[in-house]
Amino acid sequence: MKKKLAQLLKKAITLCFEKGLLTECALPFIEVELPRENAHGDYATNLAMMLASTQKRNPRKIAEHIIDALDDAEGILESVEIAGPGFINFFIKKEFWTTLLKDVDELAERYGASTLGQGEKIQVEFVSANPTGPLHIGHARGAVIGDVIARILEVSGYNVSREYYINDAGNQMNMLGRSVYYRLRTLRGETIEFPSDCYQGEYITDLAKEIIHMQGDALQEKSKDELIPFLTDYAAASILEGIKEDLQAFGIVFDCYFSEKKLYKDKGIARLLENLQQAGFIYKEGSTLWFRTTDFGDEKDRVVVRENGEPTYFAADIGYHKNKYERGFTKVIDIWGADHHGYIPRMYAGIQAIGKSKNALDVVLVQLVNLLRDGVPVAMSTRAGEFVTLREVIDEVGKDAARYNFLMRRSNSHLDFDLELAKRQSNENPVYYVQYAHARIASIMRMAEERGYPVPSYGEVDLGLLTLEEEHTLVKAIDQFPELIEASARTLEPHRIPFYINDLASVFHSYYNKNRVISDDGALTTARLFLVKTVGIVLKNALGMLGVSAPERM
RNA sequence: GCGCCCAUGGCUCAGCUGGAUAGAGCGUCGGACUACGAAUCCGAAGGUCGAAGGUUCGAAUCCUUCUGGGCGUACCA
Repeated sequence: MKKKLAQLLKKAITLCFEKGLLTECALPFIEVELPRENAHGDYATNLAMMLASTQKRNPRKIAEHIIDALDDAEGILESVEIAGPGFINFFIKKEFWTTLLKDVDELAERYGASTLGQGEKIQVEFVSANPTGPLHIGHARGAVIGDVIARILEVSGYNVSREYYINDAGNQMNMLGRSVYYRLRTLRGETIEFPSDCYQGEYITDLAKEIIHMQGDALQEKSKDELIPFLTDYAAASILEGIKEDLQAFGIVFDCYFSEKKLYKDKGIARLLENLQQAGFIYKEGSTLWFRTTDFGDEKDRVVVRENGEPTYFAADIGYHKNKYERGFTKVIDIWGADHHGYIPRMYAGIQAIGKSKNALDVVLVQLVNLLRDGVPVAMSTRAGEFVTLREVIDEVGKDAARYNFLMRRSNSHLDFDLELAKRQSNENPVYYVQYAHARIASIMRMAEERGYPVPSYGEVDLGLLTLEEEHTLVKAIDQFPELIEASARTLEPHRIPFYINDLASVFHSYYNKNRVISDDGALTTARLFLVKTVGIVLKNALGMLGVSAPERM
């Protein structure tokens, strides 16, 4: 609806230009908004005020010209008013509203989808945790946000690929192998001190036991240097397997797991650095190579090859992003923990040096999570093996509640995650509020069917019978859904969806409590059943986009 | 020191590229189940939007300074 009105306004202004009523100028972004007050109409625009400065005229006068030029061919407008300093308020004809429900019914599970992305090939990279231990709660938020951004982009017509970058080439992998090695020895009863820089977690012990069970005495014969590479690979593969399982239980499936090691094959990184050096982005200082990231606005230059001749993580990351673009992605979205924000200018420098424009990359920062249990902070440390794993959270609070909790806040703001609160199946836990609305609708449909009212379709009902104010509010809310998804896709802000669903559920619950859907009046019952059905469709689609289930009963 | 992020009722947060009287949820207080699910609904109290300046018809939103908190500032990843 907003779009329709924006179109009408655009045409009207063009007409005013042609007639010379307004001085021609660049069109501002036409913003149509929902006024807080009903008295201000169904929709409103500040267009006339936006134009006032360039036109150097009274905004109310401009508004008059615009309104005169409006060509409401479809006949959707009941009236249009000028208010306050120059707002244009639109009142939509009551009959027109309910015709909007036709789309909902016909598109059904596709309602909310769009072709905004036009099939653009786009990649969302997220989680990308080192396979040195199981995923923990700290990874969970970024995981859900990345997944939902991918889902939103998918329904918005993008060709989306979800990717997990495995940092399996750094020295923390060697640390992993050493950790298992020393654990093996302590398990054999050797009285050695377990190194404090190794991973202390119980999962290391489990891995060591597993290896002893498999290999038995064969282990004894191998030297430390032989053993560690084997242990490293074994542990990494096994941990990664566990990570995949946990993610799947959390509703997340990746299209691609990309190994950092692969980048080094065929001297890929070496050649990249050579090219960059020829292009003048790299200079030498002793035996280290520096990338001139300051040319692109970074605060200092960055090392790409260390004094010992090994490339840095940053060097590999440039190669990795180059690889992404070579695979045909025209846009890449990286979901990073907020503690990596200092890395952003460097990354942008990197992609520009390989010839990409800045808008080929979006970085979404996800703030860290404060984990609480009944209001008391829970301390975590990966190295010490003290953390709440993702698996534990899924088992304890459930996939739906966990996901919903992570999605309710702007990713850029800090989030308190209270395990006890998330677990509570009560009105303190918002996810049940919306799921309950969906279950309630399903229940109404079952009851109606029992009483001889099959689920109606658009053509079978007289929507003119829906005359209540609350019904009008419901239809309006339903109509907002596609715009909302588009906005979320444009801004990469999933949190808007939970807020929307909550509002819709609230309007529905309120309507339900005040009015009976199923009554003795057959025509009215059918009309209301239809309305409620469309609410159910939107709830289900919206929850689906969050990866949260929409239960028929609960 | 420098850089990024955050600051909105008792608590947790929205506020849609500046718009009309700042909104939810939780908590508190008071009400509603012999008809479709009370995990629901209705009502009330509660805010000088961290502070001070500035920009303009108009600021929670933009600019400057300050205060408080988080993070970063590696030849780690």
